[in-house]
Amino acid sequence: MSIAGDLIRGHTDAIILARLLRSDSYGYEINKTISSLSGGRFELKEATLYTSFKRLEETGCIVSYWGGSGPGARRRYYSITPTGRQTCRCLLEEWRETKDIMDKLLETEEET
Amino acid sequence: MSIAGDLIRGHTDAIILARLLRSDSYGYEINKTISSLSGGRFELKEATLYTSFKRLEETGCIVSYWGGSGPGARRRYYSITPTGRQTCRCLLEEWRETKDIMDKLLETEEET
DNA sequence: CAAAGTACCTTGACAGGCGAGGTATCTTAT
DNA sequence: ATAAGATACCTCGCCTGTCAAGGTACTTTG
Repeated sequence: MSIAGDLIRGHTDAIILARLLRSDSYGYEINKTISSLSGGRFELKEATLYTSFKRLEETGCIVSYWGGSGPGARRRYYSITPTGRQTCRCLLEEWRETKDIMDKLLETEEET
Repeated sequence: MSIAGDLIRGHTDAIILARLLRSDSYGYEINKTISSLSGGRFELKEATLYTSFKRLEETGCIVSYWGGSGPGARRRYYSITPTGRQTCRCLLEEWRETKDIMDKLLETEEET
């Protein structure tokens, strides 16, 4: 079973920043990575991905530059900025909070 | 810090069904319960709540009936149906999946 | 009687996700 | 040569869920 985008909605930016925190990368690759990390259960649609890039660039969380092409077409690489690191930290914390709250709200009673 | 609704987006129905799985309830009460269970960190807006009720009723997950008023205005109670129980089970499973995937995607590397 | 709490509901705007469509480059097989 | 397929980027417009704002109505309390 795969996961609908709406369940992830609002966390897209966090996912991308978390990826860029590890190393610079470009759209196509980030997409593949996400797909593979999730075991094929989740995949960011391209339109969503580029929307997010634009948003993150506008808010100064990432910067981009055209990089070596390798095999295939030219690539636009993205790099996380100090602002982006800060934002990422916040978003990760928010995710922890979200999890915590959701788990409490979804508790039915099968647990002790 | 409180959690924005957009981070929960897509899980609203699950939250409500999980509440109704415990016992019949009505809008106002469910809202209070959610707010208190989350320690005041999250609260469903009324408009969102009633939108969800409508959706769930249309899909046969819940049924409603006018119940005893108690103190205050008349109340519309909601009751979960067998379909709703089934749906709830699916949504809980989806939440577990979502958590699992998100945790993998957000991993930076500060862990061992 | 007025105010505050309980309780319900609708409308319209907004934002993010995404289907569909488009461009350009490079490799490989025919 | 050329066609196909992978790599790689981007935009437009629709859809759906959230929510601010506004409204109704009843009950209790000061």
